[in-house]
Amino acid sequence: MRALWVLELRRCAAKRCDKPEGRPHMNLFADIRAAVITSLTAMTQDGTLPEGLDFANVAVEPPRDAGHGDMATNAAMVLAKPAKKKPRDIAEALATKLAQDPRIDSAEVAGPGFLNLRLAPVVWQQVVAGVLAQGTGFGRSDMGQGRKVNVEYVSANPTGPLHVGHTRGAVFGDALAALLEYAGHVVTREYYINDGGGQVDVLARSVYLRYLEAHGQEVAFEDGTYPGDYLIGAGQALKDKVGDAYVDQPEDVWLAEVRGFATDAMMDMVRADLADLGIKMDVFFSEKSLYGTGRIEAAIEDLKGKGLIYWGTLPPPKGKIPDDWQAREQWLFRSTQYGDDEDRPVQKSDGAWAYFAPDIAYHYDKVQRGFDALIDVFGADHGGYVKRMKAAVAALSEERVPLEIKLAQIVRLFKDGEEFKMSKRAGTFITVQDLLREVGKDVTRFIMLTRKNDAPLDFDFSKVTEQSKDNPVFYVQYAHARVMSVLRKAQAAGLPCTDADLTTADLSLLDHPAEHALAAKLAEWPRLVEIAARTHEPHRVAFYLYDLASEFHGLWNRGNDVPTLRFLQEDNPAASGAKIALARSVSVVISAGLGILGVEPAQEMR
RNA sequence: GCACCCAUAGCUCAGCUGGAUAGAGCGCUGCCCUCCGAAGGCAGAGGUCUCAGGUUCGAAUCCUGAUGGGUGCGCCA
Repeated sequence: MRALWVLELRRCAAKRCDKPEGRPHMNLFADIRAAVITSLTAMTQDGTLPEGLDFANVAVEPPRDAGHGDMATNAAMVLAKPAKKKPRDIAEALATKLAQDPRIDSAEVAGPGFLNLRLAPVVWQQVVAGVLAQGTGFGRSDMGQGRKVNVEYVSANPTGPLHVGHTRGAVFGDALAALLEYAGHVVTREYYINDGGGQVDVLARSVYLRYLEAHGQEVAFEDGTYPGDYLIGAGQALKDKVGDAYVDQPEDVWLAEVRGFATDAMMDMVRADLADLGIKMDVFFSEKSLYGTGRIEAAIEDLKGKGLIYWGTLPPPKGKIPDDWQAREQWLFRSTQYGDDEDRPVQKSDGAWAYFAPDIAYHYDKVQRGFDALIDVFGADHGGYVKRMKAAVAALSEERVPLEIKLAQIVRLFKDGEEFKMSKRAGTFITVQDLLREVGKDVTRFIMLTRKNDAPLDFDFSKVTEQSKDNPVFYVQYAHARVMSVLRKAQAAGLPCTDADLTTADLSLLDHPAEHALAAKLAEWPRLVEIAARTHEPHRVAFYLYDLASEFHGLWNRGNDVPTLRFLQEDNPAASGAKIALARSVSVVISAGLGILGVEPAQEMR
């Protein structure tokens, strides 16, 4: 198992080398902010502002109200106090300086000291040109500086197929990984296989029962075994492999063997489920590989060496005390030293490691592999585990490697507005395969990403497949499909349609404010990527795509009333070229965004 | 009892490092379209950002407390 993941790691390192380095990127907001800073520096030099001001809080943002212009800066308000000047005085001086920039048409002081900027049309033309030149690399950022980040997600127990409960964390983690990669990090996608604990024995016994069943025996699934149908295949496969060798044999004959056989079979299912969800892990890390190899002991030793492991007694739990609770001396990790509420046991009373111990060793391994940052995606029911895990990583890495734990909240399933309760016992749990069969990969992924990870999500089977504006997946896909349709029609009409044609289009013909507004939305993309990556919130990408699609559909609809706003002008190839270039840019950015979410852009709607 | 997460329009939710008159979709009201640039369009009404303090030029956003909801709380993983 260990050999396997070392191999996977190498492949991942090789992949890294193929990555294009130093891709061009463009962030209009960063460019204009740089112009603002340059002007402020000039003002320092000519005495308008005092020396030594900190410009870190100076921001250039899209204004909330489009009527305020294209961009706004808070520079005057932020600097007023340290500069001991009135905000409006600073703003006016800054406006004079900025007005000299050819990209800036006007700079107006407004409100308490905002400076509203209107940009020259040429700027929007450059945005479109930039998208066409860079393709889906437009928006790629180098903010990650090549830092190595490990994202661990899914990590479902290998006791059955993935179900909807796992899906959200899976999709979230995968999108976060892609987002960080797009923002200049080197990302390792990783899955921790919990194949070391007692539940693997339960799995093995359950498969054994199915094995006996395959041999024609009547079996009963008692408490402590998994009755699910999904093990029938594994039982049959075991029969095919070993024949009747284990029939009516005591556990010590077959348990170890069946354990390995069963987890392998389950992981095959899990891998297939992941593949169908569009998820490709770089590393599968086996918990079992930590046992009997001294690796858990090494991690615990490391903590012991730091004085963080001690033999002691935990105070009784607050609130209701379990009936069988009694004070017990045991090995404890001093997690309180790193912000946990109480110290945590690393060993069970029977002397075996508690679940926490191999997990410490696992994270120790991650730290030693040299990651600059770790991210774990857990289900919300693991919230109580967060502090101790963070404490462990802080201790093991001497606070060099930050661990962030993202909790994926629950998904509530609905059908026609009625909640569908899942129950393992009643056999009514929805697997990933059910979900994919019903609504498909793209819808599943997109909808799962239309909420913040820490907010519960309602998933209505009937609504998410609806082809209407109410359905955000459809709405975004439709925008992309419309562009594709424009390109097909352009080709048929002999108008510019290839990216090569469009690069040479005269973009100065994009002179309508509605077209500028759409280009302005495109210009927000690189900025949004950085915000989403910094906050680790891929849902922002989904919302941005919805906004962009909305802006695009709006322009499309205006073409109904204003024929000169239509993308295809049959009698005017030059204007068509410019407009098609704009449309094409929209599809490129949608494509890039959907790529991060792991959703295929639609070529046409049917 | 303690910890973590959440609370924004009738409903479901966005809201960037604290920034201007708090946004979107649904629903509601009115108008338009009957169109293959199909799978609607435009406009309008609708808010004590749960409550109370605090920080400051400025708070939905940060801090403290309260209320309401979710999750978890040695020997499950």
